[in-house]
Amino acid sequence: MPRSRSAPTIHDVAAAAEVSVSTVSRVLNAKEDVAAATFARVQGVIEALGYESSMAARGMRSSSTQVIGLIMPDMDHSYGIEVIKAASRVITGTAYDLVAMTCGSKHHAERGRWQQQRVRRLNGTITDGVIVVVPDVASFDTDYPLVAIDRMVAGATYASVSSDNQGGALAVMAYLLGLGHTRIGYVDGLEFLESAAHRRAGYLAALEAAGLPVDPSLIQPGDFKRSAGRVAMRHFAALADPPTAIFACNDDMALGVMEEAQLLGIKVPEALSVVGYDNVPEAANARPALTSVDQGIEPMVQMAIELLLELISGRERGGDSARMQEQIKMPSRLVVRDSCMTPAPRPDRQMPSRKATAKPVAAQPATAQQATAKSIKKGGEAPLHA
Amino acid sequence: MPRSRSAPTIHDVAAAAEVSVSTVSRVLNAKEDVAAATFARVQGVIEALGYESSMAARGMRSSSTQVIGLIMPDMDHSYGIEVIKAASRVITGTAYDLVAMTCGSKHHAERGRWQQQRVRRLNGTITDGVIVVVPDVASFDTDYPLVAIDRMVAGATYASVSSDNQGGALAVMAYLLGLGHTRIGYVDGLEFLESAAHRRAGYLAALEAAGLPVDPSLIQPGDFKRSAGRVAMRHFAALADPPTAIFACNDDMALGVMEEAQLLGIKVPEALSVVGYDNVPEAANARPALTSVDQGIEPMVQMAIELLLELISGRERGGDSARMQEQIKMPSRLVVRDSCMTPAPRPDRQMPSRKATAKPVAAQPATAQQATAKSIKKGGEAPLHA
DNA sequence: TATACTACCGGCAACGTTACCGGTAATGAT
DNA sequence: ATCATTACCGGTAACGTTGCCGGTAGTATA
Repeated sequence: MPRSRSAPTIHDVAAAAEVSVSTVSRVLNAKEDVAAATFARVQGVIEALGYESSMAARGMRSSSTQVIGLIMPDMDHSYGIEVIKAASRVITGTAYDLVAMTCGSKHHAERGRWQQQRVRRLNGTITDGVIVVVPDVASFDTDYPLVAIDRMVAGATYASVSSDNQGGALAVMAYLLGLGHTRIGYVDGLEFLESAAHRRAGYLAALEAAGLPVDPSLIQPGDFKRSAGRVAMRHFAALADPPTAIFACNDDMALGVMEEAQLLGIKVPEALSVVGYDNVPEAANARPALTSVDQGIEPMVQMAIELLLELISGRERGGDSARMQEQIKMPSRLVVRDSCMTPAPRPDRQMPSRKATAKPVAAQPATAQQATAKSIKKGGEAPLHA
Repeated sequence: MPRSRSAPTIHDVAAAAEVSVSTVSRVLNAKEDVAAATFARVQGVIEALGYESSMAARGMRSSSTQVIGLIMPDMDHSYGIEVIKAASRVITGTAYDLVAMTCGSKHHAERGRWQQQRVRRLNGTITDGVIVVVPDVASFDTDYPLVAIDRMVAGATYASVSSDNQGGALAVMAYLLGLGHTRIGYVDGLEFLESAAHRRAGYLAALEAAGLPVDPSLIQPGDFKRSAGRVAMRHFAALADPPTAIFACNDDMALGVMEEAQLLGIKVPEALSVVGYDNVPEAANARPALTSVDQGIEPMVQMAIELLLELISGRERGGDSARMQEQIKMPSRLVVRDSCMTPAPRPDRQMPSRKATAKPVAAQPATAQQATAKSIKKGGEAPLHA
């Protein structure tokens, strides 16, 4: 056997099996019209040679590669990693393979260009469709199967699935209000991200629904970093009428809030309740364990992949799928841990309509209802979109 | 403009720019022999159309894709994730792109086949070379650029870079012996993995070099899981002459040892010193903070990528690179934290040659020499290879 | 003015694969 | 015995790209 050091091609297989390349191709693709004996012989040669068809050539000719791409800004952030892990798990159950690619976490401004470039690069050549994580652009100029995960910008022309940020925020607020808090501070996120905007909208909507006033001094800006939580905490502590609970737009900031509170001698949860968002692993390890909102990355990714596969098969069947621009919202889940409790009664301030519910005995962390409060607010998505 | 919904090809660009496809190709590849005016015009059309060359077609024709692949068993394990992150960072500085692929964390037995399959699939089609993480097979039947990371099986025929496990173990032992420990327990790893074998070899070599006997009861089996550390600890505690220090083959098991020691009322580090391996994030967060060995994944990955790029360019320049089978060992670094100290003097046992060095005053954690003990044992790699 | 050189560009073939069409042999029907 | 049908298989043309060769025009040299 002429041991060619470079990978064998379909021609090598054909020659060794003494058939034409067409027949080998038919065997590879499990087509009809090939005799059982021939089929077995060719398959044997394939095994023997360790032949594997070139996905580049195959993809070029048949525009079906059985590979889906995952494009993300970077792989340093834990969120992206979670997505990869979930996608890796989900894809195992399908006939597809997964390739992950970063699009260089360049400056925010030019990231859109990079995403476009990556999408185009994969498009129609080595993948049958792509999932883009946290896209920065409103539209990709292609009709090839694509679904975005999280943080669609308003008016996106592509399919996307993201978590119900507003619903999650509403769940947090319902929980906090239910505990008896009426002064709830909010640490905001970067305003140009839809996720942050929706969470904030949930915070405001919940206040309004509860008939509580919106106090601007209770809303502090943030950038998702831990340090922002710390400065926000310092600000809140300096207030004449400080909040009894703080809802931070993400866990990192909530952790920052807790750190700074400890430094200031404010005990969590006794003197201050804190809630985060994202349910990162550190949330469970914090002291006290941080109550947070779990976005359920895995079901989100699963949904995205299912939708993508449907788009792909729909495209193969001809006409454009009706779901090409579908925007799916996944429910979030409030994970109650130890960082919240009923607010301590404040002697200097009279509670108009409440009786003395806050007996000292009630002063224990509210860990009873473990991770139950589902926040499936079905119709709660309109207010933000104009 | 005929707004073709599918991605534009080089022919579309050529037609729009009124040149031949050859000229467009020359522009794309920044070749000479094209007039400045033409160059600019073509480039303008490329921009306008948003054209991106198909990496499948390009790769097929020119066998240079500017992409390197990363093949790993799964993306669920933190080790793999660290490798991805590091690779993502390192690749940013080069002209290459990175695609990551899992090879399905199937059963160990058939994983080798999967790795082979993935390598062949990528080979020569969409990547210029691949990095395989933790390969299970001794050789890949190809000569295309490939470097393995970590845990080469003995007699590998491909290039690989892994951490100096034996050196790391020697550093641990030097540290422990230096503190005055003479009875040092060892919790082993899965024996079929080279990493575990080398660490064990380091343990044994250090004992021999120090003139200490090898006590089989001080060597307990393990499987890298936390539970294994716990049962090992129980075993050690039941010994008539228990060890004063325990070196576990990885951090998870060391953490298990510490947990169980606490349950047994054995204080760490006062009554028992513990050292782990891998320096996982939890090691720093443990109480007491766990002394461990940092494998330095990032420099390892960096080295792997550098080597791979050299193999690629060497291949392009013709002859096979001399480094095609290079086996690189990266130095490990002992990270000293709070889990070790000088052994307490034992009244019932006389120390033959030592004077009373263990004054009560010396009973404080040895945190002074922070992360310095480099374990660059240059010549210490032969003993394991036959 | 004739020749040689250079700058620039187009045509052709090939990479490895699959879709499509057509051809041969064997089988069944008349 | 002739014809139609079927089962099987081979040849050819693409897919989008780049490498190579050759060709034309313009400029410098004799």
